[in-house]
Amino acid sequence: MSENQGFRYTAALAAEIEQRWQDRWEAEGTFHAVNPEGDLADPTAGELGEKYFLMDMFPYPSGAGLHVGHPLGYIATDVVGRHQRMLGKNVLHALGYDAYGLPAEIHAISTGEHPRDNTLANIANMRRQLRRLGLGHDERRSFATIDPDFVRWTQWIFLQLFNAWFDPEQQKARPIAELVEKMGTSDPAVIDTHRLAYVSESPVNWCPGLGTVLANEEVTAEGRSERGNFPVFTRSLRQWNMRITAYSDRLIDDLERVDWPEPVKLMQRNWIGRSHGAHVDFASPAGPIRVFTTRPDTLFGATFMVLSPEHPLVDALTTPEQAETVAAYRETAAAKTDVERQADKHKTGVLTGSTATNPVNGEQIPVLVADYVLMGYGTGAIMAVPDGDARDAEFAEVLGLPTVEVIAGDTIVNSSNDDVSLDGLSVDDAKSTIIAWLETSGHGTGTTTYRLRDWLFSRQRYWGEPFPIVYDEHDNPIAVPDHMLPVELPEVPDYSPRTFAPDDVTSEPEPPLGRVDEWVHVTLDLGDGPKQYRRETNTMPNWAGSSWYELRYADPHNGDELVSAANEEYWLGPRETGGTGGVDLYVGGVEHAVLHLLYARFWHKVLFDLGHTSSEEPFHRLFNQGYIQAYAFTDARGTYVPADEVEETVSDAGVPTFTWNGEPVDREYGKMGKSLKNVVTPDEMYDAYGADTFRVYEMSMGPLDVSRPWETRAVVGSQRFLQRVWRLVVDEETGESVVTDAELDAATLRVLHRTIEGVAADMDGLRFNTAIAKLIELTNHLTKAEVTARAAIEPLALMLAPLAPHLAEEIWARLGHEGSLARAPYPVADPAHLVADTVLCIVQVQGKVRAKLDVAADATEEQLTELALGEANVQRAIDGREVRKVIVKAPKLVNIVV
RNA sequence: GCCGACAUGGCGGAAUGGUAGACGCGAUGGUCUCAAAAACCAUUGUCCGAAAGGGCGUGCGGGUUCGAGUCCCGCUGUCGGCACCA
Repeated sequence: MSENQGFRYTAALAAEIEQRWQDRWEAEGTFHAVNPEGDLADPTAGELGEKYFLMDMFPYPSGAGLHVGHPLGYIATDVVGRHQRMLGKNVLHALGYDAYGLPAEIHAISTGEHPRDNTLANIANMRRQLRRLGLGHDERRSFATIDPDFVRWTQWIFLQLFNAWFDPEQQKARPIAELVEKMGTSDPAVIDTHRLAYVSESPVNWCPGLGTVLANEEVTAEGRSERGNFPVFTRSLRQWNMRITAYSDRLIDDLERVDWPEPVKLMQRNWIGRSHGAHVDFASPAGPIRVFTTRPDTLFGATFMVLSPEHPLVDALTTPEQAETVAAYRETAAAKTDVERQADKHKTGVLTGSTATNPVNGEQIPVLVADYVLMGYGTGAIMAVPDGDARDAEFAEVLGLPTVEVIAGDTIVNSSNDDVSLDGLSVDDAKSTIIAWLETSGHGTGTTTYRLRDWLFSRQRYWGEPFPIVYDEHDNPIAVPDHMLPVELPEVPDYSPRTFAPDDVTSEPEPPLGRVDEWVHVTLDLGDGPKQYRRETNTMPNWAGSSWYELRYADPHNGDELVSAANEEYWLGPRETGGTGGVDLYVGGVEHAVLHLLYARFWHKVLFDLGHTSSEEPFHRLFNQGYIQAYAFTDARGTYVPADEVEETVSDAGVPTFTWNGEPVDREYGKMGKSLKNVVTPDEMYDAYGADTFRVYEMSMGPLDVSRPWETRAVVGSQRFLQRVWRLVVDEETGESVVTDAELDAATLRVLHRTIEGVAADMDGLRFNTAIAKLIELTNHLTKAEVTARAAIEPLALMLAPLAPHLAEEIWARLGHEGSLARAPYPVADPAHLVADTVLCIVQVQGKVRAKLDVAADATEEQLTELALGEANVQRAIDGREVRKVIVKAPKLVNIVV
């Protein structure tokens, strides 16, 4: 190292500064947030002031460690948290770990290492990598979902759901005791079917390749597991379910009360899939056939009916002549999976031989069986209106069935009987008219259906929360009492569920806990003396812990309650009447739009109904971050080659070509991953540039919600910026401070206060990329003007503090301040310095810029017009034509129209 | 098929209906150096021009406006969600 490197802001110096400040922050508890009560309260703190509760989506501690894409959101939330703290808020920001998960279990299966040991090691590694980033977290509030103390409350919440039912009249959950009282019985056969957590024998998604069942949300449109991409089959099994469908309306309606990105709200609405329509009964020889339709206004156009092959009335409706045809059709349909049915694009179906009566006009219409009608939605039977529905039209054409025109433009035609006429009405009016008629005549009712299914909650895995449930001698589920929680996982000889060939349809789930006989069969005294019970051997899905963890950050060590009322209300309670409450900012990827965010909202609402929270929604404001993507390169054989060894050459035409070891390679764009040989780690960035440079680079790459490619060679730009800042404060040769007490010149004052104003607005809007650009401009101005006055350096350091906190602290200290700047006030622009004496005025002719004038800020329209017309270039553009109009937006713009 | 988002230099990106391309990377030229790296300075949308200046330019085609990357209508492409949902 040469002499003058000694005081330069190099990676080595950055590392020294950064680690020193990280140690000091930890020692001083700089980022501790004060609670209203409990162990994290501080009686000496006085008024707590306004709170700001900030959250990142729970990470899963992967064994592979972090790559540079992972910290993007954590850096962003840290910038927000530090900024809010400097605005005087009491900021709650911590990070826990979603630590149950398939990778640890798979690792355990292959190595025999306990998943807990492996998971805890991964958490330790991740904590180390993240600490080096300098995140301002309250580390006292960190936890993992596998901590017995956390599992205890996850199980407690499960029992809240088990011990509650949904009252459709009040549209809320109520204690099950109130249902027992209302029904006048405690018979499990009656009561258990109403619980919010209930066991049912129902069709579930069985995935032999994973050896477990899956929730609907975990199955892709292609009928495969979202995790692992294994085939999924429908099996009827006894499993735990959560009655999330009871909350369909509130889950949709309350989306309007939260501050979330529209696309996410839309995805949730579509997933819940509420559609308004009517149930209509069609008389038939086998009794009424009930259909669901969203278009009752087209009833007069119903020319046939279609039942799903699984519909219970098919047998009764099939005439002897058609029996063989129908039986054969149903057999073929049954042999097909859902995916195969959908893959078949052309519609098939057969006549039952019976007819049904269209209630609006008494017409006898044929009843058919076809597999494009699904048993799982609506009633499994439809009225077919070829004039309105494309599928019905296609089917009618295949079978030569008639079409009656009932829709002309946006009005209804050919639709009247002796009682009612829809002719000439709009679709909406026709719907309400016909529903009223159906209800008075007893042929049907207006109704609403949902696409959402109940949440399948059992998994046949080892590494998850055990259910706090035992079964008695009648096989009825009994809650394990509160004082026996948590129910801990037993040690097992083998962590794997029985897995099968991925396409083995006949396989049956077999959870690993079922093999630990002495754990499964227990003697407990549940109030009526010691008795034999059998434990539930399924475990909860990974979503359990993440469905309520926001509450625990607010009161992480509370042994008596999930969260104390005062702590919950302070951190999460609504801040205006009618508000939902919830976390002030929740940042994470859009891939959780449906799964995690729907489950968490559901549990939070149940806890609200039962009086455990004052907030109705867990996350008031949601922000979806983009991803850091990367290029990967393949050689002629399609094998990935190390991305950091690929050389790029750009032709004169601007077309890049890529070579590795002289061989041409192909570039592809996507994720970062070990197998793609394109991983860049934060550790490499710390070594080469330091954490502050890495943070500034990630934040400057583009808007937070947009994905963008990683480019290591561009990181140096952020380092050069921080080096220029450093040089404003420190002499690189002597290490001495160069800061002066000089007064700022007018130009610098104006640049400084414009920067303060602009950066403040950008920080509020989470536009860190443009905030950084403005700070660079200020720094470049100070460098060029050779201004090193304290009056400029102090606000620069304060504005830099959320983004590059270690460097900012170091400068702050060198300016003579004793304490951390974590709570120093964020700079505020002085309006007096925002106004300029002269401004740039753009002169346009026909909307095209022809001159730029330096004019007095208070110039009048007349003065500006005169000045503009006096410009030679403007006169040349006017070219002797008559000036028809002059538009003046004083003092910045003059547009001359000829 | 339905719903949604996006489209700007060689690259990442910036622009309350008012100077398109801030800021950064890269590239080119220079300072320093025996030399190189680093750092610093300058130039950098494109075409014509020595310059002054001018033409063209925000995926494509129209429109509104004194003025459109921005607003409206119609396309194309890329990405995401849902998908025989009655």
